[in-house]
Amino acid sequence: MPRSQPRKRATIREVAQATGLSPAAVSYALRGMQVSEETIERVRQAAAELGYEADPIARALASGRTGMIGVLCGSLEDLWQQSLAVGLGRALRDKDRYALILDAAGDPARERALALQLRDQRVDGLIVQPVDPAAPFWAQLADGLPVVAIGDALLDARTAGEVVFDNRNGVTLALEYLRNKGHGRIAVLTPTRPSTPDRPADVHVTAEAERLKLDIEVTTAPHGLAATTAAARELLADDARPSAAFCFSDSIAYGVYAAAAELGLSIPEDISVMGYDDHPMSGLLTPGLTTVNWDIGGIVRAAVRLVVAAADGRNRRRRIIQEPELRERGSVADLGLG
Amino acid sequence: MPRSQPRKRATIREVAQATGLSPAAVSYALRGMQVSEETIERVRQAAAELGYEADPIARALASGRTGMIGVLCGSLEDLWQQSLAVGLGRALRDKDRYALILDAAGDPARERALALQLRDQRVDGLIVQPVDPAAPFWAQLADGLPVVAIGDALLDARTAGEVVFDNRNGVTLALEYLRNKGHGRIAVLTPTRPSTPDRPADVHVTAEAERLKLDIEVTTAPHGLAATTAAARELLADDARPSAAFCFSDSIAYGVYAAAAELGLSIPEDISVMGYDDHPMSGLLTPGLTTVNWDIGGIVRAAVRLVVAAADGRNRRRRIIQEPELRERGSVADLGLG
DNA sequence: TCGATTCACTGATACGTTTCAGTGAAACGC
DNA sequence: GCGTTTCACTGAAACGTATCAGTGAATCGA
Repeated sequence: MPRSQPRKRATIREVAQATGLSPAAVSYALRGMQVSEETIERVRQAAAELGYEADPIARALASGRTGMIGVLCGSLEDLWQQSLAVGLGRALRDKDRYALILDAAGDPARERALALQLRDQRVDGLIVQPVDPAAPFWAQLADGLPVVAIGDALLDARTAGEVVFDNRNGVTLALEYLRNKGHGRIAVLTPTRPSTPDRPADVHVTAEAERLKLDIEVTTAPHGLAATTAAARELLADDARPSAAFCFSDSIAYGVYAAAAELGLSIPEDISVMGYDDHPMSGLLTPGLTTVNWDIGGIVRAAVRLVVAAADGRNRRRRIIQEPELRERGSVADLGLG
Repeated sequence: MPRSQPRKRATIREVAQATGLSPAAVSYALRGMQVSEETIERVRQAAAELGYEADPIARALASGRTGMIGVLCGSLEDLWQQSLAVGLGRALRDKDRYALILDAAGDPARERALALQLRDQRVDGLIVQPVDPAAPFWAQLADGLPVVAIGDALLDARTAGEVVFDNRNGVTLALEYLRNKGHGRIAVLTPTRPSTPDRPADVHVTAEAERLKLDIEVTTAPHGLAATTAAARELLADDARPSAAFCFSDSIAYGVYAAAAELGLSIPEDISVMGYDDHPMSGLLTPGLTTVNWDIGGIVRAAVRLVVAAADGRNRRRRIIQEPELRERGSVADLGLG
């Protein structure tokens, strides 16, 4: 069935013809450069009449700028990261950019492949929440493309800006809270990660645990609620389980809630749970999930501001540190003075 | 700071030069058309050596195809729709397409503007979960661009395919269940909608309520958890409140849970709640949310298959009907025979 | 009054591919 | 052995814009 032909769009040449100007003049006029007010108005008029709209593809080819910003998420299985991606998409749209949102799914190899594809796709900038901030390709990528990192700073890469979480402080907040509630042996559930031994956040956990003389036991949890639940089930089924679980994202904590429900364990009586992120759903659970809150709105605004500035050639190259806040709800039992 | 120059990419001309062929031959060879196996191999080799990668912008300008599919969501405040968007993004990536995900935020005017922008952006196809399926511009848009609708069919538009929810059945499932549990007066919470009086799903609610002799009371809930909670608070604060609330999405039901918690009401003793969608979190609440489940994986697969086929010129123009399933959990009280 | 500057605009080229209309040679049918 | 196909490839023309290097006229300063 021959689709009724795509209805030829008007080109800049037709507008030029209609106004008696050269295509170059029209191009300038529509962008408000180098032409008289009167001409601008005349061109606008003609463009509107012809229904002319500059072709973004041709514009991109000629100018080298696509108006698209790549957003490479660590793992979109994670609900908090979903919120972040949605927020970034909206904020970028408000700045007349399109967000190309991709999901590394926690896999460093995939992250690398997608980042390079995004560059080949000619995005004007890249916002990334790195799975593997130590990967060497970041340096090469960031030199030639404005890259803004969220979460962890990119090691050795000259980024266009960074919105870094003070994970040291976040971890301290969480672990001190647990210790003050009398928890001495703690299970730490962290998302599956590349085997970079020095991943910043993980380092802080070990360091803080040592400082606070806590006995921690790190378990790696695959992505997705089902997988997380399975990992948590294994942990909780053990009668000699720790008294508390510190989950490195609220989504992981949800898996613990699910596993606890399955096993007939109650929170916080049988197991205390602490999250990290503060997703809107965390307040709705019973009991509410005590967690470490990051200001998602502030993160979005900062990242977008940085990447847009860099894409426009106004480079600021700033590092913005995000400070966490403890959200106390009811998922951690008070064991009395430990 | 002059960013080290963007490191000129190799062009097709350089590959042509290296192989002693014409650019045209290289173009054909890289797409495996009209050239000998031997030449293809030779070109591949040279391209790899030069690190050549076809420029998507130039390709799009010449061929008229961008490889991008627009995804226009009704409201990304809704968690289920977030899952849907994430799923669509992943499935499209698996088919070597980029998803341009946009959020109409429940606003028909915004929906219209974004849909047109997506067309101007030259996407190869559009997947839309329409806010206003009756809007007249769909017809004009769908004629010239493959459009696949999810949820409600686009009225009067020649779409490239449709994945339609059997809302009639879904509503029947929910309302019959409530009636069988003895609920006669029911609050219906539906997302803010354009004032199309004949929105399909809403029509079914009225019709089914009539058939089942239920007394319903429709409230419109703005988007977002906070707004939904506020709307629910108002509803629940009334001592003469209905015995059950039927929410037209799980996200709205979450607002009812939040409001109930605030007011010290317990579910389902003080108020029964029924959802619609089945988001993963619904099973984690206390009590679990009884809801109507739609197979999100099937929806994603169907929509992507349809839009990709249409974008490739293989038009099937199919309408796929999704059937719902009741997920009984604990949020509806059994009032005994009504 | 004259050279310099600014202003408003033009012509041509570049961007990097795809694709159409060939083209010469080889293969084929009879 | 001759006309016809097929094959593998070429040359050139799009695709629709941005931008560089002018150009003639008007304005300016002294």
